[in-house]
Amino acid sequence: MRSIVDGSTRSPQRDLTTRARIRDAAIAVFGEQGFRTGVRAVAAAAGVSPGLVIHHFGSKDGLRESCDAYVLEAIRAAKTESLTRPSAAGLLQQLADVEEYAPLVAYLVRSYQSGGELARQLFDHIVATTEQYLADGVAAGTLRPSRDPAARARYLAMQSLGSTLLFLQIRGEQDGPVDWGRAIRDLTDEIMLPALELYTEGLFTASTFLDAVVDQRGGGDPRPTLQENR
Amino acid sequence: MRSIVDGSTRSPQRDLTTRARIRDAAIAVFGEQGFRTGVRAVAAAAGVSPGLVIHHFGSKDGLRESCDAYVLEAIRAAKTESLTRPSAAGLLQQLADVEEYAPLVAYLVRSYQSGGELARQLFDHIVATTEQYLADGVAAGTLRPSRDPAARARYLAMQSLGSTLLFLQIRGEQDGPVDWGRAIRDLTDEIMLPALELYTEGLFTASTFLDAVVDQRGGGDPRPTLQENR
DNA sequence: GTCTATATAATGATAGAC
DNA sequence: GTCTATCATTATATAGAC
Repeated sequence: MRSIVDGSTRSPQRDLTTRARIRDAAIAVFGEQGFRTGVRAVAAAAGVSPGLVIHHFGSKDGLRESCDAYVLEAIRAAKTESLTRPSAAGLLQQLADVEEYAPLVAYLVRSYQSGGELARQLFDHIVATTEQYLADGVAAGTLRPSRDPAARARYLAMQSLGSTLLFLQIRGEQDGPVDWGRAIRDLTDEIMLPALELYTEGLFTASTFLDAVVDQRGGGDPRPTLQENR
Repeated sequence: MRSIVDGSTRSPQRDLTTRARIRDAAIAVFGEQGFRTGVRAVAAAAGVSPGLVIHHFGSKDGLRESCDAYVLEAIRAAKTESLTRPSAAGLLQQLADVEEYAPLVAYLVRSYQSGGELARQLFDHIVATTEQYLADGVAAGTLRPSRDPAARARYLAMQSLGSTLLFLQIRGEQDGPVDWGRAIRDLTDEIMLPALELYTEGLFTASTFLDAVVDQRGGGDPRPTLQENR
């Protein structure tokens, strides 16, 4: 499998280029200790000198950009299987379960905390995946149609990714290394029942709130900016 | 209104103690620039010397703890009005709308990104508030009962706070100062319709998934191992 | 490509005068 | 209480030898 990031080959054997080895070490170190850790720790973990890290990536920011790009590419490559719903937890579960990619989850949580583009691009990716999944479900008759499919996809993706990252962050606060695969499984178990309740039965006993908003928006007709209607 | 944090009085006039002035400046600076900014910037914003900041708070960490405690207390004081639902967006909306407390929202997002206890305690607070709100709604007949009320409260709180913080974080990435009150209003507008759809009508057209889980768990009885996380 | 040694800047925190 | 001045540490990044 070719790595798009730096063109190195990725195989069971550790025949990585030094640059790729440094990048992998950086993902592991940043994931475990956060971005406040210096280049020295990364260099030590990779078994090289601090100067060589800068030589290959130009600066610490350059190193982080390479890590971000690699993680994002790995996420995009981990296509959500069509049988399960494309929740953020499900997507990260796939990553965490593959031993080779497990450190990426820790890095992802750190990167999200620290801001940057990775969080935004991950969000956009999940929105797109969710929108497609919802459209398929509606077409198949298993999911209810929405008055605004795009808004619903964005809403559900925001809930899914936001709650997953919040859970993982709080979970990661505890000292000592975190088993992220286990953490995500715990999350899935915890939310299973209430999520299915909400998705199956809703929360309100009456439709007064929804009716009021739909009336306000123009008598059941979707607002003009809506492109796609059921 | 007495400030519980340091006993200073809080009134329209700026008769704050120097310690309180430094703390307010720190909340503003940290909120705008993040926690990587040094003590010098805080001192400059407060109009004092860097040494005085340390003199009052012992260390930079001590300063942050005071800020965290003050923000958390402000959040607890901003009791969610019983008429509106206690979503995270609603709670932060109340903070952002009071000009005096508006900087707290920026600080809160930064603090959440940076980890620490504040995020966890805010989460616990919202869980408790949500659980009470849901119980009241069920008793009044406006909300559907749950097979596991505690798990549902935790789930909904996680979704609400997680998605709100994710939205605010992505929103805050843009350069330039952010109008957090406006941001939260935008969030509310954006999710209004899909949220009401989901709460009123659900998402699934059939109850097969829920039925399967309920059967597996043994006839609607909550599992015994359900416990607070950490 | 890779190393050692070093430059430079910023940080948190201290000491002591007023 | 508040300041100025300074220390000690750490960080990123560079220079040049091999």
